[in-house]
Amino acid sequence: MSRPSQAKQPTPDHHGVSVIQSQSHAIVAPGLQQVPQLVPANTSAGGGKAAKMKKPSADKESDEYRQRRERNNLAVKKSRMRSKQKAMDTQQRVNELKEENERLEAKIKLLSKELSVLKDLFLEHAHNLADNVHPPAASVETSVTSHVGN
Amino acid sequence: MSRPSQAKQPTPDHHGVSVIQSQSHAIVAPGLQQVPQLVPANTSAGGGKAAKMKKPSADKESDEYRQRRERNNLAVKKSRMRSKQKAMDTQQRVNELKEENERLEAKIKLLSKELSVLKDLFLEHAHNLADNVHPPAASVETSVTSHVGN
DNA sequence: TAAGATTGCGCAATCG
DNA sequence: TCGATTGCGCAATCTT
Repeated sequence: MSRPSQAKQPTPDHHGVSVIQSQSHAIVAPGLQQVPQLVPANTSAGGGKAAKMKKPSADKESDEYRQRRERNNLAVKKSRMRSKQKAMDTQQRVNELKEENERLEAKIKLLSKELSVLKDLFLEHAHNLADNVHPPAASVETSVTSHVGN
Repeated sequence: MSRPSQAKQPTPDHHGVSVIQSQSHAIVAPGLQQVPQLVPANTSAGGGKAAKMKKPSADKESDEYRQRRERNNLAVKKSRMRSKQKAMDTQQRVNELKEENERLEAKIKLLSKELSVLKDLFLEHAHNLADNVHPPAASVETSVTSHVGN
């Protein structure tokens, strides 16, 4: 999130090439002969000599390289796990909010009904006053509590 | 989601091997020489003869193969786009539900207040009755409407 | 500059 | 058989 960088660029074609892992982990896919072995050209970096170059030890199959790759693979796995977890959490959040919503809607319905009842009683009472009639207050209380049932 | 299959197995090491794409799209990574070219062994399938096998035209670099790969790559891209879109939609849903929730909470607060006012008026009136006092109904109506402001 | 985190991409195994 | 998914590794970038 919050990474607008890689925006809309057509993705500058990178790699598209891979090398056999052989050795250590990464058992070669069954049905494939362990052949050739691709080797990267150690060119570039520095003046232009095509020899060994020291710093950018980007040599394939080198310890440096393999270690970096392995660490990155772990990081990738970790990152993806987080990503999936986050997605699940978000989905869970949606469910919780939905429930909360229903709960609130129900409460609103209840309060509205209570209010409606009280208002009706008020009107009724107002009429009674207008007609100069005075029914016992007890009956009023009873009506309210029975309807509200709070 | 919902695919317990590949469950907890140590991942039956597949591939880990790749072949240079060369040709058509897939520009080789800069700094790499276009070398060897890995070739799969067309073994297996059928009796056990190591020759050409007919059906499982799983030959690498073959038309069949490249076409299938390309189609799959498209499908993958499509699938991933959907996945991301879904995630964004879910996040959006969360935001909407949150807003809805606040709206409902506010409404509940308002209704509760209205109810509170009306109940207080009821109590006050009851006391008036008990004290045999009868204030004009007009004042009551005024109070209610001003508080409710509906 | 180094190292971990993200992200796009292609491959292969599966699923449906 | 074929598209849809998913785990995985690579490389380019971004973030720290």
